[in-house]
Amino acid sequence: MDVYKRGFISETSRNEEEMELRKGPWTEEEDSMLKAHVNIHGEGRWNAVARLSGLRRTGKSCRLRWLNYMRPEIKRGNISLEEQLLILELHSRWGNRWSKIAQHLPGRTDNEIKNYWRTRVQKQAKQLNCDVNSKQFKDAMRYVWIPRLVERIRASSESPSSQPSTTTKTTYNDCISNISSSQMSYANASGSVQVDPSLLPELSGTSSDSLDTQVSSVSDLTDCYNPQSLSNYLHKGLGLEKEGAATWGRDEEFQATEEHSNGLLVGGGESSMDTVWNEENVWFLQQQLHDGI
DNA sequence: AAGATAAGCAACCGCCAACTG
DNA sequence: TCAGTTGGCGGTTGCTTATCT
Repeated sequence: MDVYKRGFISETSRNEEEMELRKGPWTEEEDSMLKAHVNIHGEGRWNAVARLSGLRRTGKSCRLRWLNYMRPEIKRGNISLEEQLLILELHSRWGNRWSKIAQHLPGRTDNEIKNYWRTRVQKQAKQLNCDVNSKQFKDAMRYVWIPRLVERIRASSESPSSQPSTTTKTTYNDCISNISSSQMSYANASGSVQVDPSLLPELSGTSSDSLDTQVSSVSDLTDCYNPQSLSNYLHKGLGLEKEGAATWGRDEEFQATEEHSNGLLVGGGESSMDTVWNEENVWFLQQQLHDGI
């Protein structure tokens, strides 16, 4: 087996363990053994953990199981609106740097974020018939989905009954403090779109790690969004020609054909998982991408 | 009700850089 | 200096569950 070639198991114990090395899903018993060992000896030295704990697993497997599943601080369940926003925002800046993104979402693992991206976001890119790394899709995220998500978060905060949870909000407040207000501004009060060029990977000239030191508040993010500016941007900034093809407003639903007019910006009932990536957004973006971008 | 398909996610793989003796 | 070891990362696979026909 390949793990032996790569040195995960010592030469001397190779033969005796070769037949017993376990793979696949972890059992409750294995979880207990791993937890007990880590509680006593702490994290790290995973090959030693694998040997000394009695687990017939590679050190890598032990490490992965602990980091992605068994750590006490692991948060399980749906990814909140705030977390979705943060993922989209940070991915636009850092790309597939999952572990780096995960550092800003306490309790979430890089694996979980990666899975979220691949199952939700990339699926939408596919439906839009554009590459997830294409400028079109990045623009769609940056100027359509992210502002919309911001709006939903604000709507949630204004109606306590539909607020996701205090824990997720705290998480977001904590995490967002590393993001500058200018970077998180998509439109100002006058309606013009503000986008920090450093947010655009294709325009970024230097490493963005230095941005970590910048600070902002959530209010900067939530107070500045003007839905009409998004429409303006889609028509002007992204080069969409057809005025009236679709409009958004704070108090109005997305106006399109009747059979496609349900489900946008309707607060409350739906789960956080299907808020950003609903069919209406996809349909609308397909039209815009097809028409003019 | 049953089979097919899609979605979600845990776990593994391969590569690489840092560490160590 | 160098080879072996370890841990971390991103990509991928495959199993389970949900949804559709």
